[in-house]
Amino acid sequence: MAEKPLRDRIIDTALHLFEKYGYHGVTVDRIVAESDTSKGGFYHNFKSKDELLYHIHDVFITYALTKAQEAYESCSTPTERLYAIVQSFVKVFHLYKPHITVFYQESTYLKPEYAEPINEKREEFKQIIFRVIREGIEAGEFRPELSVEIAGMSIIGMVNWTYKWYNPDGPLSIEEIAAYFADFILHAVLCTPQNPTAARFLLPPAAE
Amino acid sequence: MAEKPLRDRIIDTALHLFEKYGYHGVTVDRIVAESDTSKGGFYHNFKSKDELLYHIHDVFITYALTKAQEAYESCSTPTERLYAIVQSFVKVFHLYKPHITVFYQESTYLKPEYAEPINEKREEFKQIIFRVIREGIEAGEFRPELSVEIAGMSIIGMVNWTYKWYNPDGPLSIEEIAAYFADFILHAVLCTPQNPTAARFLLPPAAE
DNA sequence: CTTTCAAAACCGACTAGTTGGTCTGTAAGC
DNA sequence: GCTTACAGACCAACTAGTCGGTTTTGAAAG
Repeated sequence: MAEKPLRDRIIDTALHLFEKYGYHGVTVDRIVAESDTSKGGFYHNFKSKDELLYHIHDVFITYALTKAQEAYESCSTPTERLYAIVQSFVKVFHLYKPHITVFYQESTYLKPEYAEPINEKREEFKQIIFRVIREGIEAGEFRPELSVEIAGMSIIGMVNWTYKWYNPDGPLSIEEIAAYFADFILHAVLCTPQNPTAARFLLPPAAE
Repeated sequence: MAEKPLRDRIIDTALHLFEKYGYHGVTVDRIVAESDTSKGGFYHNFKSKDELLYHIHDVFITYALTKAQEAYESCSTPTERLYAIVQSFVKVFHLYKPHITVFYQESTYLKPEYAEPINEKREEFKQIIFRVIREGIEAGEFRPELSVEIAGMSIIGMVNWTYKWYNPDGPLSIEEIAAYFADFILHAVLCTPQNPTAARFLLPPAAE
């Protein structure tokens, strides 16, 4: 072990410690000790503890944003797009759960100069969701009485909250969760969930 | 001004400082300075900074739990119960937004002896939601293909996430948000949202 | 109504421990 | 020989909590 570059070992160790104990619950000395490196090595690779926190934020939000854009572009109708975005969004948890936990728990502690670029990407991500909902309503696929903002934040909230309870080693696989979420959301927004072209995104009706 | 009991002034000040800057972003000295009290007064009223954090947690979760129980008991059908619980749950934000923010941001920093009673109440709250969904499925009002846990966590997630974006001084009132959430959730879980007895809980269909 | 007096409430200078960050030095690569 | 990567002792700043002392309170005694 301990063959990876020192920088990556630090990030890895810090990530899991932050996830478990919170940013302020972990000292630089501890990160250094558990990643089997040194104070010197740490500050050679990072300007400060804050920069490390920023890096963790950036890796996640950049990935999530890219995936959402890809999902948007890879489909052509609002229903398909919403389905694809929810799918990719949920599945990010499989790879990035520790990042996401740190992201949503510790972002208040980002120094302003670090918070700015992160917030921009965050806003872009949100706008993609809002856009899909808006286009879905305009296209007549989604219920016109929906509020774009509230429906959008509902979706973002229910998916993001997953980081509080999802356990990668638990009985529910990320694919199952994604399928249930998609079903839940589509039933909430579609005009006609019984629509046969949307049916492939829904759960099969349970037999009585 | 400054007529309220010192203890309340400390809690009030701390609450808003914690909400804005996080538990670790606020020192006891600052709480004391901004509440116009003293170190001595602080430690006369609280055993420690941790105890103050616990107190904030407890006030909120106790209230939320009580409200959920009342909502459950005040109705007799699963649909009505779910509606009532969502309504009361969302409306808690009106009074307790700072508490809720602190609750969900800082609970990792609760010392074990404080975390335990909080987690018990939290679990109880969750079980009320799960129970309503389970009973709704059994009664044939909710779609049988739902997963009780995932649907439950979806609801809890979307409502809780509100603390990240709800602004009491913004254009959306808490009543509007509650109505949209209830509509979203009921469409997601009901077998037949068009059911006339459920219709009074939904948004009126928008004219084309 | 006044005095007494002890307990509770409150004050703020001080402390002990902790923590992010620095600095000097060393070894390896080019 | 010179830059880059890393090591680890050291430091300055900060912060939760303490402790001796002062004020307020309220009830009982005079």
